[in-house]
Amino acid sequence: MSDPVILNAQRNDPSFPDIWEEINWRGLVHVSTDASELKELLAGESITYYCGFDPTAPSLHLGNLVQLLLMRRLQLAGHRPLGLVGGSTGLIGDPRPTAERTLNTKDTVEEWVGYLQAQVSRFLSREGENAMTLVNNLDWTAPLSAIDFLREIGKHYRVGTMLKKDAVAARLNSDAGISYTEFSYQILQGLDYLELYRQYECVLQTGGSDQWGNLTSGTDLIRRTEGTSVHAIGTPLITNSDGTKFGKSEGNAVWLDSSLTSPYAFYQFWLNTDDADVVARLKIFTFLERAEIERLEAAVAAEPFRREAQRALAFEVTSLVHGETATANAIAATSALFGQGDLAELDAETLEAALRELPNTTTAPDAGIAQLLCDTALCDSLSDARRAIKQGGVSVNNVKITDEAETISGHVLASGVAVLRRGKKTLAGIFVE
RNA sequence: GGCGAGUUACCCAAGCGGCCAAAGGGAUCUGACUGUAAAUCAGACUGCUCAGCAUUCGGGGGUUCGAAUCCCUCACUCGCCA
Repeated sequence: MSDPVILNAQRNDPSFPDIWEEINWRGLVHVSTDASELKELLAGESITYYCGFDPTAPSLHLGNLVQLLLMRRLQLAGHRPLGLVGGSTGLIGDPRPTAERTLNTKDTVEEWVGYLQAQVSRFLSREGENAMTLVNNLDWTAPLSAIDFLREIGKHYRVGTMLKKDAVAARLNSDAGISYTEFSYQILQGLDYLELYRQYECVLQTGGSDQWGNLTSGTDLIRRTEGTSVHAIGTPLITNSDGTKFGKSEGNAVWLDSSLTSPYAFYQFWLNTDDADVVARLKIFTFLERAEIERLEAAVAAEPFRREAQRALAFEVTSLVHGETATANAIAATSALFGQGDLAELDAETLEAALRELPNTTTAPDAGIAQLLCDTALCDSLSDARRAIKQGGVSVNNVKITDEAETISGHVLASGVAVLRRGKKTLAGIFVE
């Protein structure tokens, strides 16, 4: 699945004196261990670093992409990544601030581990001197007995320190409380870092700043057991300037897996980035260089309506995640569906491909439009569909529908398809047989 | 353990026997404007075989021609006193 063309085209911006400067400029460092030491370490000989991904879902999402890109930038700077997929930590679950997680079955977690490993592999090069190595913490935790775990690892942890970690403290203060299982999570993550230090001389761990307590769990453990100082970098929590949560589209997570979030939806997500956020996103999510990002920043300021920066962002990130072909299709779909042109004049193949990207349904030629709105999930119920039509919010092939009892029959294009639209940007494909 | 207050649609919140499918605000959706934006204005926001009908106001039961509104009971939440 990895796309060597895309990976080979990536490089860090040579206008920065070193990688530490660049990742700081890109806003990827929120907290870290000693900054001057890190700067020196990253500018020197190749080091080994790691970042972990827990299989809590069948796919990674945009939050994970931030980590993957930071890893890739460090790899491009000559360092050696370890991609850890948490076969064991995924069985435990890190404490979320609000509530206890529901445990997934071992079979499910194992299946998800496979999916995540494949995804991680696509973003990091597996060629050359500093090729990425996949590791799974189940390999070293599964053989460990509870007694050995408590004697060799547990002895280095003070409960007082563990209780003070934000993730734990938040839960202790909430009605949900916290199970011993989740309370133990930080020890497992610390153990991972120690193990990777011993096996691979891994001296840097990256992760989200919300994981900071888990990152320092490892650096502390290594200091105690090995007497060495190792490093950690916490990336900032990405927020939208309007206060909404980043990485959600219509309330759903934006996934990297194309079967969970279609390339078209993915492209649309980025294209709809707010002006106020687009520059920060370009820095974090693309390999565009500083000069180009500054040019785009000026473009947003001067001609916001052209949305050049959003287009660049959507193109870059979609290419990165879904490849050139899927991106070209998403762009073609976008211009076909949002363009001013007559849909009937579009070539059938482009249009059909575009409709396949959308929620779509196959139907008989006399199906009611209101029913089709429900079938494609554009509306919640027939009443909702009728209401939408009454309000003038529904069109087929860009022709407004006014009669709520109208059928699709008069609207089918020569190629046997129709474009159903609710509002401005909620679309669905209709295939008539 | 004792006393008191509460549980209304996605969220907050009015209603206290018929005029209640249920005020108001937020969220959301649609229209106008626009850049597939923000802000603003307007409309919608239980379902259906839709000028009508069905189901809804914590659960169950009852009173009444008629209940979100009154009574009984169960569950949960929150105050005050032990």
